[in-house]
Amino acid sequence: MTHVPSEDSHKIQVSTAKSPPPNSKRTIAHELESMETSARPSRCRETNGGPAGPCNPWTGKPFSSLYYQLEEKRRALPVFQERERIVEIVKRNRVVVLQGETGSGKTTQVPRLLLEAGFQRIACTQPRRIAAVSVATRVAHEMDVRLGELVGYTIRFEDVSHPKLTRLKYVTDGMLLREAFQDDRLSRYDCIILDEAHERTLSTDVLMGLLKGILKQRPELHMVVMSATLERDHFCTYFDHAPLLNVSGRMHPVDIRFAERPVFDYLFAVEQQVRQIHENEPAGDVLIFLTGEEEIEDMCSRLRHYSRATARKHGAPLQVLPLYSALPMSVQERVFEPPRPPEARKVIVATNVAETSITIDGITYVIDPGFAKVKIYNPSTRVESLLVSPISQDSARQRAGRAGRTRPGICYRLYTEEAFRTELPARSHPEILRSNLCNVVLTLKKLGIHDLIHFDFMDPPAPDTMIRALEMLFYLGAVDEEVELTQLGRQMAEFPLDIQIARMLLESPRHGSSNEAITLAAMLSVPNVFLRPRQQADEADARKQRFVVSDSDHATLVRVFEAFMDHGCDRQWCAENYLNDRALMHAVNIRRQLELMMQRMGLRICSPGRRAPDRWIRLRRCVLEGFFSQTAFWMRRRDYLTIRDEQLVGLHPSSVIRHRPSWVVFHEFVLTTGSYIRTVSQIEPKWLFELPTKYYDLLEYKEGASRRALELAARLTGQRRSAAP
DNA sequence: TAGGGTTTT
Repeated sequence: MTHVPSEDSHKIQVSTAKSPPPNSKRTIAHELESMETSARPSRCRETNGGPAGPCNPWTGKPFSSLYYQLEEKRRALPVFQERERIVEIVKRNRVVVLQGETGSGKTTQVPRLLLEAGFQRIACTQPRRIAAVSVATRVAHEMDVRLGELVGYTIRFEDVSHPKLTRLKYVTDGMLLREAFQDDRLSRYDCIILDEAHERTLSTDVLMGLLKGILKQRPELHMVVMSATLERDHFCTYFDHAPLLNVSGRMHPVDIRFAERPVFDYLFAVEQQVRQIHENEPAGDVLIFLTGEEEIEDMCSRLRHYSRATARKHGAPLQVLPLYSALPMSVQERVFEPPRPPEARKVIVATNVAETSITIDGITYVIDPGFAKVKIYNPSTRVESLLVSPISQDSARQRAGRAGRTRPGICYRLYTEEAFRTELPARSHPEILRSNLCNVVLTLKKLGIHDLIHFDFMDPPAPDTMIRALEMLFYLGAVDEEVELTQLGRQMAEFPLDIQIARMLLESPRHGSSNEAITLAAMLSVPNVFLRPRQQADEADARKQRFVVSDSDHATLVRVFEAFMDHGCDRQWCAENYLNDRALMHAVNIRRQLELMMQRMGLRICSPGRRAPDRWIRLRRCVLEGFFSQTAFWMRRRDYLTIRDEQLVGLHPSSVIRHRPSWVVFHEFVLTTGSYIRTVSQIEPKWLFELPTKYYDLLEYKEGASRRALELAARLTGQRRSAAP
C-alpha cells in the first residue's frame, strides 16, 4: 500500500497541542525509531511475487508514483545541485548564513538535506502561517511520508506534528519563540533554521538574539540563517563571522526600466504606464504596487474607465483586480483565476501583500512607484502610526522579481536610477526599530533575560523605546521596582495578546465580566470587522447602527461578536451586515483559546448576563484596567486631551459615541489627516482613582491641564487624594 | 466626521 497524497492531504488537519497526529500508527513509529540516520534508498522485499523496487528509507515502503514526479523536479533545483557542499559546511560550522535567491529551493530542500545528513530534530521557522503549512505539506509529499509524522508543522491553533515522530518541523517564528517559554534552550532541536531572515520580523529578531546565547550553552546545536537578499555582511558579522553560502536562484531575467526624470504624480504615471503597456507591449499580466485601499480602489476605477473607453480600439480589454488584505477571500482569489473574458489582460492593483505574502504566477509587467505604508513608532508620544514612505532597494528588487517567475518580464520603476541609488535606503528598517516594545520586553523577561539593555539584538532598539516599555510594564504591574517579573507579569506573558489586553483579562473576574472581556480581547486582536465599501458607505453605517451601544465602541464590538455567534457564524449574514467574516471567524478561534487559558489559570469565567443593566458598565471598567494609560478628557468643542502626554485629539469619526463624555478610555491613537483616538468608551472619572496602579497619583503630574482635570475629577467624586498638594 | 501596509503569539 503506498500513500499517495491526494487533494485531501492539502487540507489542514487540526489537532490539539498534545494529542498525536491523526492516523498515527504504531508500525510507523517502530519503523522510524529503528531507522538509521542516513537515508539511502534500500531495496524493498519482494511482495506478492512482484519485482523488488527502490524503497522509501523513512517508511520501508515502495515509493508512490507521485514521489517520482516530485523527485524529478526537486533534483533540478539549484539547492539540490549544491547539496554536498551545503551539508558539509553546516556540519562543520555552528552557524551558517545561506543566501538563496527565489526559486533556489532552499525552504523545501535544505531542512530535508540536513535531516538526511543525520540531524535528529530540526525546526525551520517561517514568518507566515500559510507558508509553514504549505511547505511542510510539500516536503512530506516529496519525501513520500504522511504529514504530521516525520515531517510536520506547528502554527497557532494547529499542531500537525508528533512529539516523538516528527523530526522536521516547520513552525512560525512566533511559535518557536513560544516554545522557548517552556524550554529556554530549545533543547529538543539539534538544528534550527531561520528562514526568510531578511524579513526581520519581530519574532525572528528576538529569536536570533536568543539563539546567539543558546549557541554558547549548547555546543551541539547548529543553526542556519536563510535569507533571500544580500545582507551578507550584516548577518555574517552578527553571527561572529559565520560562513556564507550562496545558492543561485532560478529566475527569468527582468528588464528594469527607470523613469528618465522625477515623477511628481505617481498615480497619473501608473495610469500612463498601463496604457503604454496595453497599447504597445505583447500579452502578459500587469502587477501594480500602491500604498493602500483607497488608492487601489481609485486606480481600479480609472483603469476600468480607460479599458471601457478603448476596448474596441485595442482589442483585448483589461480585467482590473484589486488586491489587499482587507478584501474578502473570495475577491482576493480572483487574481488566481483565468482572465475574464479569456482574451483580457489582467491588471492587479495591490498593496505590499503581493510583495511577499501572495505570489501570483504569470506576471510579466510590474509597475513600482516606490512607495509603501510603513509603521512607525514614536516613543516620546507612544504612538504607532502608518506613514507613506519610500521603499528600500531590497524591497524594490523583491517587487521587480515578481515579474520574472514564469517567464522574462519588465519592471517599470517610476523613479529615476539616481533616486534609486541615493534616495532609497538599502534595506528596510527592521520592525523592532519601529514598534512599541512592551511585548518584546515582557517576552525576554519571561525567557529569563535580565540584562535587557545589553541583550544582543542585531539592531538594538533605541534606549528610549526600551525605557518606555519598562515603564509601562511597571505601571501594568508586570515588573516590580527592581524590574523583576511579577507573578502577574508571568501570567500576562502567557497570553498571546498585547499586554494591556492581557491585563484587562486578568482583572476581569473582579468585575464579574470575564466572559465579555474575553470576547472583547478576541475582537481587539483581529482586524477591523466593519466593512465600509465606498459605494455603500451609508448602507454600511445604517447596518452598524443595529449593534451600537451608544457610550462604548468596545461594547459594540462585543455585541457584533455575539450576534455573529447567534447567527451561527453565517457568512451570508456577515455580508448583509457589512461585516468581515474572516476576521470574525478568527475572533471565534482566539476567543476559544483565551477561554481555555483562563480556565487553566484558574480564573473565573463569569458574566452579569445579557440583560443585566450594568453589563456594559462592568465591561468599560475592565477596559480601563488594561488601558488606564490611554484615557483622555474633554477640552473644548471636538477636542480631547490625552492624559500624561497632553496630546490634543479628536474622536475618530468611526466611533459610535455621539455625545461628548467628559472622560474616555481609548484603544488606539491614530495619526492620519489629524490626531484621532479610535475604539473609545466613556468612563467615570472616579474609576481612575480606584485602579490598583500608581498611574493616577496626582504627585506624578506636573502642573498643567491634565493635573487640573484630575484634581477637578477627584473633587467632584469626593476623592480624598485631591487634598494632596 | 475619515481611512488601515503586512505579519504573528
